[in-house]
Amino acid sequence: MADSRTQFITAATACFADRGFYGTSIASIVEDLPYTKQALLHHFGSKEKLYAEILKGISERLITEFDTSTDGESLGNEAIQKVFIGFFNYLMKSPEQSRLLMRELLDNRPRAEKAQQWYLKPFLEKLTALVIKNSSKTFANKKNALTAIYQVLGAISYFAISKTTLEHMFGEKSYAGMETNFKVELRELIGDRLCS
Amino acid sequence: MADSRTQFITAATACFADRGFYGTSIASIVEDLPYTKQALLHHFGSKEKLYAEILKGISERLITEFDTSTDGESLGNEAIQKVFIGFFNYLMKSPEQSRLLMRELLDNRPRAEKAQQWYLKPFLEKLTALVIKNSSKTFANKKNALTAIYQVLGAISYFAISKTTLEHMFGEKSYAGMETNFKVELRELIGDRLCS
DNA sequence: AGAACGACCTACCAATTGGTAAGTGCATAA
DNA sequence: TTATGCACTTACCAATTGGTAGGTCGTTCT
Repeated sequence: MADSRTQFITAATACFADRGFYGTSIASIVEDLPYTKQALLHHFGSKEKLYAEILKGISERLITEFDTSTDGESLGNEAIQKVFIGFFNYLMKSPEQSRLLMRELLDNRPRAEKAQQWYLKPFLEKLTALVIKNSSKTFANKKNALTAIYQVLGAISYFAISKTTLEHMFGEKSYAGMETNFKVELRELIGDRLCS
Repeated sequence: MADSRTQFITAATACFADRGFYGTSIASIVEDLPYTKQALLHHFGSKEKLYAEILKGISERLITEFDTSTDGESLGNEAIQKVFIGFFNYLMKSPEQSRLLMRELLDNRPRAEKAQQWYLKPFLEKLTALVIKNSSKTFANKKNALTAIYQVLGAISYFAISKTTLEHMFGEKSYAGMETNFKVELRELIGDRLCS
């Protein structure tokens, strides 16, 4: 069995993904764990800090993912494909983290005024630098690159959080086909928008 | 002053967009209104029903938007551009509804098991039919069209909910440029993915 | 041995949660 | 004139919220 800290993080990630920060109670996180909520508070201090730690973890893993994808030998458009497909695979592998990321983008808004940083900023900046450096497409300026990247990120993230809904709408079998298909089309999308 | 029902809906939309269904309390909806929370319950019965009514309203407006966009004289790729750009404009005009829509996609998951329908299904189906009928691109099957549409919808929706974050990250001025730029690139995106 | 510490517990707190019960006052219909 | 019904109120509820206080227990350091 994983150590208690890890158990808390795993359970909390699922809860936050399902119901958001405000909708998740400490009690519900602990519900199926062999600990009381005071054990959780002992480790993390507060619900807010626990949430922050989870986000930090995801952010770090994304950066690691990025770095692993890029320190291979691939260059140019190929490098761009690799990183974005890597991001897609990461999200599809952990739907909970996908949903959490999207929720944070939504919840971040009220907090944003308090000079809070967006956890994905470093990742986005790395992407921008990579695209500008490697693409066969010439972007007039950073802004152009950024909006194009944002289109691709949006398409990926939106699809990632839609799994349950699409499955429910079209059936599991049909959805499986859509997922394969999406990946093929995603390569085209990246090609069209970032490497053309 | 608008009638009380409308006031409740307006205030509730803002709250649900900001903190999600679970994170919004009836009390907080009513906070700045000259009514008590029991007045709200009198009109809508429960928090859940109020939420459902708001979603229904958005769904209907989207359908109306779609129908207005399509009963003009435009045909072929032009019709497709018109509808998707219309959707983009709709979302940018009402950021609260954009956020609410995205949240619903996330919150829908736990409810999905209870045979609940996705409010956007009719809209998505109309889009699919339109694209298949009008596009100069030939899609091998409905699934191919759907995933391509989903990419565009994703790019649009993600950008729409990112306004505050991007503004905060790059400054208001710089963001304004991004928005203009995004719209230009969106036309290209629609062209690439749905009309090429 | 004894002190210190981390992990975890029970007990408790005031505030807030969604919602019910039971009315009041006003307009319209009979 | 009476009654019916709608919009809205105060008063209340049990359950849940995030968090504090203070303690027990086993391990590890000196």
